[in-house]
Amino acid sequence: MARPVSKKRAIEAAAIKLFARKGLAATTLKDIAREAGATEGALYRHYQSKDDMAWQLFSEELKAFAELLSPLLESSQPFPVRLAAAIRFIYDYFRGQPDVFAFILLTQHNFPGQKLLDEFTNPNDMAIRFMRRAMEEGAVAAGDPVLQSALIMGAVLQPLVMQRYGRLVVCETMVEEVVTACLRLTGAA
Amino acid sequence: MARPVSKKRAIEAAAIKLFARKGLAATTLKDIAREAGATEGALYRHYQSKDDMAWQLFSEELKAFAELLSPLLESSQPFPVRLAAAIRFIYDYFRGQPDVFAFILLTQHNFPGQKLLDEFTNPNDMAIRFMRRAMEEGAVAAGDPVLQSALIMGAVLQPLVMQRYGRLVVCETMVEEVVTACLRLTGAA
DNA sequence: TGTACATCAGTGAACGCGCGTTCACTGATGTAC
DNA sequence: TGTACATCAGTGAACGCGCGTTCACTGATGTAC
Repeated sequence: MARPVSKKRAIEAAAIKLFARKGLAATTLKDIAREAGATEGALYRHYQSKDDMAWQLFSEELKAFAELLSPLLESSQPFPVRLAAAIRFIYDYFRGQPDVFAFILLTQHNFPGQKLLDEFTNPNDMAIRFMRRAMEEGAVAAGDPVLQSALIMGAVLQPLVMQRYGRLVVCETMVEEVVTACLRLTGAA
Repeated sequence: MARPVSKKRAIEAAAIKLFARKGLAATTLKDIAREAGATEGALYRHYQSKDDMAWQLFSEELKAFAELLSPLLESSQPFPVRLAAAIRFIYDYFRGQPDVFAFILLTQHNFPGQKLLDEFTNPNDMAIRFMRRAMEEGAVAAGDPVLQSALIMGAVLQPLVMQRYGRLVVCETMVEEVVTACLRLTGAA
């Protein structure tokens, strides 16, 4: 009964959806198999273990996201334009693929320290480089780029967390509110 | 071999520490018992189940925190003073009891929706009321208080998350940087 | 073209381990008289 | 004061369930000749 389309895709989509909604630990292989219309054994044709699958999906999805975001952060536009473009992109990404984004956002700290992302995929590193350059260019006041990037990341991501938990619905005008608030936060507005 | 001090305290301290560092699901009763110098059965003299214990500890700790924070948010001082006092208090609390704070911060979304906090303990509700009042007083520009509170909470808490994961060390001058950044963010500075 | 074989995604039953939980028992402390 | 009893935190061995994982098997597809 081999399907025309591989079940690998179905398993991956099911895993991301369930990981995003229930968390890694609370999602069982039985859940994933049922959601994907496959059996638990099928998973082991493609991954070595549940943890291996989770980590591979996480790093692939994060890499895909980072590769789209980083040109915006590193463009030759002025800092406020870069920041606004990045925020709008992040919010679009979230709205287009809410489960993928929530999976990345909510499971980022559930992997052991051993598993490491390189500095071009790790969102923290990207944000730190972004703020460091802004300081070098004089676009924002000199300070600790690590702290500044944390402040910005927190402000940008928290509304998405709130939306995920049903306390907020982010619309277009809200995205612009976030942009102006973040510009004010950096002192660049 | 009954100890002079009850093992309940030891179990609670061990549970909070391990929940904060490894997460709820990854912490086993065996871990907690070993850390507390007790047996797994002892836990059931005080709590109905592991989940019951986790929820009770969470709501107690959060309530204790909220009862100290809310007078600062609701004081009669001007908005910038209230905000600064609240941020300084939060950072002091974090530095004084890092495990307790991390436990609250990191496990807040790991409980099923059934378990609900009242609006005076839930940090989101507290922040929303705080921003709504600031708008009513004209201290910050009118807008969506839910979005504004999310922006502030994200900016305030993200540096603590970063510190928790070893990417940042928050010192006194940094706290003041956070205060000024948050004041700028709201447009009140 | 047909035949023989290799490959591999997928099945489904079975397995064993680790987990949360239970329970009969212990021993210290408090209380009534 | 001492004695008998109730209470209860804590013990530690045992239990059963659910989980991740394994494995012999199936059947479809591709390939060599």
